[in-house]
Amino acid sequence: MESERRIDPVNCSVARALSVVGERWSLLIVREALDGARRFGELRARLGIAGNLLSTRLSTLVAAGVMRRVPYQDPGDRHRYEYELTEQGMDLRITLMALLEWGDKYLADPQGPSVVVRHRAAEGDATCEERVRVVLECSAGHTHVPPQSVHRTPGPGARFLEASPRPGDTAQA
Amino acid sequence: MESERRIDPVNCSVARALSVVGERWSLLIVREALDGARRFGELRARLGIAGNLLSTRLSTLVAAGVMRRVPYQDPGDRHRYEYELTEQGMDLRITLMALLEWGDKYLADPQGPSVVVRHRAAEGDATCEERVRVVLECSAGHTHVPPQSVHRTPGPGARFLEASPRPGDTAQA
DNA sequence: CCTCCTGAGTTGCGTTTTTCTACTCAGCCA
DNA sequence: TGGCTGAGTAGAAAAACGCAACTCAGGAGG
Repeated sequence: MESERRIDPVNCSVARALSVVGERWSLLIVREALDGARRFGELRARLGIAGNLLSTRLSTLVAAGVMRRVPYQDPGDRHRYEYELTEQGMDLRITLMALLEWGDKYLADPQGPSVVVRHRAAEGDATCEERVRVVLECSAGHTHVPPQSVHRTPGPGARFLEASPRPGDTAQA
Repeated sequence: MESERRIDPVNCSVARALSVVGERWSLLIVREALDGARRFGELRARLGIAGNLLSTRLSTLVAAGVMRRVPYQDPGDRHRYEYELTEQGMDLRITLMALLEWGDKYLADPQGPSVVVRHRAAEGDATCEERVRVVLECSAGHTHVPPQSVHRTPGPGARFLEASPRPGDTAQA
């Protein structure tokens, strides 16, 4: 049975990531922030989210280090706060793009995707405006690794489940 | 001048994708399914999820086309059902890997990530076992597009917000 | 035949989250 | 002084969650 060691699925970065951004609205707030929304009222208007929920979510995201609260003051107006993404928050862009691609592929509007992500890079006198996609690449340089040809291996922080639960074993702790 | 047109954030594939897999547990169920869990009891034991929730989630995922219910029968046991991912479900692998990488980067166990995803491909007599990462690539062939150098453009199914409800917007800027 | 056992759910019920609506609060402006 | 606006807070209703107990179908054992 020892050969059956399985990585503990609870001690997993996916689970931890979802505990931070897996709540309703969280990823949508990050998406709008990536698109330039910074102020409470703007986020609320764009998403149609209730004020108290937005308030709670923003606090959670700030506490988690995904966003940061920065003071600002419009001329002739009082001092207020707005919210901006941290590096950690901007790094969610790839996750959001993966979700976008998946949604485009399976759930898009009949007319096609509503958003297309494009590359913006200088190329001599023109700029590259080609479509950007999320792909898998291995560090040996293999690009376009098909998702079927990857597998999970234990990392340095792995914990294992001793008693391998036969299908049918009810959880016991 | 309509230069201020903004893509309607509600008509977005991210929002639609989250309406399918954004509920609590959904992505974790998909993750376990990708790792080989197929049976109700096994999913329940691995995740520690309550039976009624797992039941509800599986129904939702099946209805959405992410998973499929297939009959099976162990020798000397009665006929039962198990759950397997559809193509649509397996395509969530990239999303999950993006989430995993993000979690590894910012929320990992102090000892390091618990899971490392590796390439499994034949390479002459050996196999490639290098680490796999999620990267952005544009269709002009630029690989390693930094997340900062992408931008959103309207696609064929885009809808726009006419009266921009931006709180700070006065007359046309 | 009758009873026990097991995996796969379903049902009931109390707790937690989410949502909606209305209200407050701080400062600018008139 | 009182109105206006962006940024929240408060409270009640609705939905989702989680536990435990229960049902259900069939095989095994007697």
